[in-house]
Amino acid sequence: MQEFVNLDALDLRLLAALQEDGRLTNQQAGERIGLSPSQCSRRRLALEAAGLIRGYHAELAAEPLGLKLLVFVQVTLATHSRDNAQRFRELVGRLEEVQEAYAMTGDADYLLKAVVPDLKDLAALVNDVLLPHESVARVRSSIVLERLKESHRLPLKALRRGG
Amino acid sequence: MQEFVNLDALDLRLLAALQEDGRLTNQQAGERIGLSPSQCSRRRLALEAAGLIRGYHAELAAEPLGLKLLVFVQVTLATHSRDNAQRFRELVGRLEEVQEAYAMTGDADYLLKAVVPDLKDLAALVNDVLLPHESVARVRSSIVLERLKESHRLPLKALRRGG
DNA sequence: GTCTCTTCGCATGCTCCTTGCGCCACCGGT
DNA sequence: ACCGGTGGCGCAAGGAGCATGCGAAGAGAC
Repeated sequence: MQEFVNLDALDLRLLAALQEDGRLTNQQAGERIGLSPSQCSRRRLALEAAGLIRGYHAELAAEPLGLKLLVFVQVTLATHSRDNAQRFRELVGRLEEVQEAYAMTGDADYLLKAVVPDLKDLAALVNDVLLPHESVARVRSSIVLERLKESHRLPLKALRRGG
Repeated sequence: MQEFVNLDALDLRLLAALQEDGRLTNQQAGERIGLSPSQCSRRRLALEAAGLIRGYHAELAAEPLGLKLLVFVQVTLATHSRDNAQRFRELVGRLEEVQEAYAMTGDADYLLKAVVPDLKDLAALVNDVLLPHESVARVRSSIVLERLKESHRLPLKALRRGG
């Protein structure tokens, strides 16, 4: 794993191609960015070794799987002691419904993004898990009505060279 | 593409394995869930054809790429006319920094999740792009201080059979 | 000009994917 | 109890893809 990465245009295009389609063949990726399959393989291995590619994942369809609700939950801690923060951290780590959890600026301390089958499960999550937890003081949940855009792609075009 | 999907335990385990590692070999996946590579391949193709797997993506590392800021932006529209909503939809669709955009319950109309290199770019996004846009009335952004959890895996264990 | 370092494409041995095939376990009807 | 149908399974083989050794070509230092 090299310490300082310097990416050229080909690397960026390869990263873009792979975050678009993670199962691209070196051959296909090579055609797309203008490189031979072998060189494509080498560059991809280098990008993985450099830690720029953190993994490959299948993106599943939530709706047909019966996970119909996407919810953002703002959480305020009871106290801001180190212990409390640690307990809360462990809690969200354990909860499978919580896809993402961030410490934020603004009103609430934390923002959670959770996926649940329906309102009943949301109620259970909030009332039976989050609120009773010793570390939590207040909870405010907002339900997603419509998904306008949902991509996990990083804006690579915004990068100045040598990022 | 079959209309009604009925998943058994093997399908669910395969989905779980693939959202964990999207580049799993049919052989590797088979070992993990207890199935032969050929059957694994068949089930995977079926899941893809059924639309339960929406794609495979490389997960890139934002930080070393110079994308140091993750931001949530709450947006309130000027008017709630259909035209305005459509204009806003086109705007967020165009913006590469905006990874996700949702219409929400709660105070604000929309919640955006955006990735930018630094505060300068955030200011540019808010002040030069969002706020001047005709459809937008108010904008409130919250910066992510720390990422406690960041996985895009759906909670498959929460599913009742036959989802 | 020459030397060196890097990056490239080609060739190749090895792994992996997919699909045809036959087998078996289960099920409903008689 | 029997039996034909159905669906899911593993095996095998042909074709595709991956990674790496190798030589060639270009950039930069002096």
